[in-house]
Amino acid sequence: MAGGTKRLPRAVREQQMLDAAVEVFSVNGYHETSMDAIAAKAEISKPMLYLYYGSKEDLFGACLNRELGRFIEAVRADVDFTLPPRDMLRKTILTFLSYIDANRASWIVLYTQATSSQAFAHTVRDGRERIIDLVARLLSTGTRNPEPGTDFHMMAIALVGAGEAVAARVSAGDVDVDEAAELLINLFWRGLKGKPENR
Amino acid sequence: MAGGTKRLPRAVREQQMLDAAVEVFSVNGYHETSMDAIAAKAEISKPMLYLYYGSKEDLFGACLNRELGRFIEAVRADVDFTLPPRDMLRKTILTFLSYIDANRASWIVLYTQATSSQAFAHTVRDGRERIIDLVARLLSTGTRNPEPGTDFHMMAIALVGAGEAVAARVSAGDVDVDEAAELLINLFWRGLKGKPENR
Amino acid sequence: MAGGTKRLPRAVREQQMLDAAVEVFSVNGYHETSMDAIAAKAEISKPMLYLYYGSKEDLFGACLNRELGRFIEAVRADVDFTLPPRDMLRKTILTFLSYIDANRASWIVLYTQATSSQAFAHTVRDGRERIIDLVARLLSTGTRNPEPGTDFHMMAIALVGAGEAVAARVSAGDVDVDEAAELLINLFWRGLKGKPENR
Amino acid sequence: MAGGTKRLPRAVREQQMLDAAVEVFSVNGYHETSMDAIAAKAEISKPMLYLYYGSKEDLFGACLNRELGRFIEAVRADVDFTLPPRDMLRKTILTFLSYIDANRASWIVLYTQATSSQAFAHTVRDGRERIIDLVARLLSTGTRNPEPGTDFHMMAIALVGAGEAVAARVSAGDVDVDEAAELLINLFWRGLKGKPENR
DNA sequence: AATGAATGAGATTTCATTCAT
DNA sequence: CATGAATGAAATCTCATTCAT
Repeated sequence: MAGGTKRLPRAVREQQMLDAAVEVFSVNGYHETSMDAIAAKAEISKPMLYLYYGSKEDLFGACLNRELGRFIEAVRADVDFTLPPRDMLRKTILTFLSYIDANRASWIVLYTQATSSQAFAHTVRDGRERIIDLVARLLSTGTRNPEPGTDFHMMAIALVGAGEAVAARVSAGDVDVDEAAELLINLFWRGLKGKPENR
Repeated sequence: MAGGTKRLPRAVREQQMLDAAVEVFSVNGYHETSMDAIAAKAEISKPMLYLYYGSKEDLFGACLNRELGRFIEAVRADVDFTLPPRDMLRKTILTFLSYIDANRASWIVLYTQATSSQAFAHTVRDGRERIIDLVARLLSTGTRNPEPGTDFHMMAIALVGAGEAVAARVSAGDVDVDEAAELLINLFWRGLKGKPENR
Repeated sequence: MAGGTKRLPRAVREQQMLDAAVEVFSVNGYHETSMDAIAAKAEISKPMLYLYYGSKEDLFGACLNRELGRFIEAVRADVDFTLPPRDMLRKTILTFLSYIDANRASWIVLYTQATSSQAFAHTVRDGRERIIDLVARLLSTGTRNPEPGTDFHMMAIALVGAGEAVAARVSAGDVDVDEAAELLINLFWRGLKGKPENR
Repeated sequence: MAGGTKRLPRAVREQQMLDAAVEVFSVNGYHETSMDAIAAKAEISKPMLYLYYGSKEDLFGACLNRELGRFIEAVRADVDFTLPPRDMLRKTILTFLSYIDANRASWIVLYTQATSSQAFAHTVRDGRERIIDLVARLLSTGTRNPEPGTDFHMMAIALVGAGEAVAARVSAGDVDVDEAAELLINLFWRGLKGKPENR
């Protein structure tokens, strides 16, 4: 009735559906979102969702993949390996948090919601693990005078946890991006400097 | 016939039910757990669950509260405010992680699962906020030469995030408690030392 | 509203449901029968069907089993192995057709409908195969002067096919039981007498 | 793009579709076959099916009719009314079973599937009835010394049932055509000889 | 105090069928 | 002539929740 009942090429509809799905999933969570609600939001009929994505789980997976892809692309495009370490760290963290800030509804909430279903918990865990490994490698190569027994992997777990927590606040609009970035940068930078000399 | 049809005093029944509920919720998550499953695990009938707890949501809330209470009690009982700062920090973190380690199934998993339902997201957020405030106060009083604009609250967000991440690994049995504690202690301790000398 | 909303013991409800299911399945066929229709016929709610029988397929299977069991019981109870062969044959066929006649809606129609779903085709085939084997054995022991190459199994296939066809007419109320029985008896009896001498 | 988008004359398309439909229907049954599956098998689009046949039911009807027509044509073409009775019987039965054997996927299987839907039960019943009438007439004219009360119609029901049962085995590839034919011929021939001398 | 019996309401999913191009 | 795009309607199944004993 209210416009929008046109025939659209497949690729367009696909994005339209994912847009709606990401929005609704991110507001209500995986389990508390019905396919009806997504279809309504996308202004299409439910069978379309199934025709294009097969199942609710697959649809959620497609959301996850698209958002993850965009996120990675955004961060990767901005990382400049020619910068000196501290500047590179600063730039990466700023890009990371800015992306979150500019795409509040999508990424972090999906990231959070994905834990809701047993079916996706492992996807999130795997993704997080890859990031942790990356950070661990960066710490291990970047630390100038590491203590002999330093566990870079565990340090990476902690730092990534800190990053996620700050990012969650950014996505909630609770904190200022620049200030948050500054703090994370410091925390990571300290992580790069072995055991503290104190006591 | 098959055991379990005894008349038990209210308090005992309540714990029996909560034990079962915590176990099942923590394994399957909030949405993927049915009241039937809980009743079966507790070896009682479903109406009992409703009689005692009113609804699934309330039951989950009761789980959350009990586990949270136990956790807080355990940590608080062990905190010794007479110790010098670094020792107090060490003792608290060790107690915290040891509790998690000894109660893997319950707390962290419930804590994680609670995010699954809109109905509990706020409970978890509130709890976390209180911890963050506490940590922020500790930072603010413990830091010797704070930079003028230091945002202790944000630092607390990051540190608590790191703590949660490490705790999650402990609860998964992935990491050694003592090593994890050592790392967290260092990270927090560094957080206590204002802004690092740049570059 | 119209009475009948009582609490019934499990065993009673089970039969009530099966009665309704057999009736509706036999009229509409497996695929064209909805669980709603069965629930309505049984004057209970749909979840009861699932609670008691798990799935539509299982419910149909339960119908099949009950009807098959009753049928076999009825026939077996009436077979008298002390009678001379021809009398035993007569009595068995009469019992068989009388049972069909007295239980028109149930057995034959289920027997027919069961072929409708891939899931049950094999059940029916297996049942039929057992009957064919039985008849083949009877032929093989009962035939006085068998031709050397006589294929009793194939003869059994044909005779059982004839029996089914006649039974279908009985269940449709198209033919008289006694006359049908007389004819089948003759046909089977001839089957017992090796190759015809003619030509 | 992927083949099959040619413009074909109506008659060719029709056969192409029916070929596909017969194949899929006979494998999966009426209800468990989707129009999508048929369109895919025929390598055409679904609207074509509807353009040519109007509905799933009509399409199945068309399958049934084509296969029935071919079957009747094949048998009729081979019946030779100038032969003596026994030879004619032999030839007809051989033709019948050979046709089934050579067209396993099609006729008998559809014939069986047709029972699945209320919409076709009557078609099958009518077809069977015509065959039964034919056989009954043959029996009535071919029997040399009929008993006074002989019910040729019922005898025909039984014999056709036997024929169908044997044919089903032939179409399943379970039995040898010649042997099956020999047995059916004997059975029918006996049917042509009035009541057997009792005892 | 305790439970077996029962259900309202809603979720996911499928499919025959039809527009619009 | 031919089809990709789209949907109305319904089917199976689940689950939190309550009633009657």
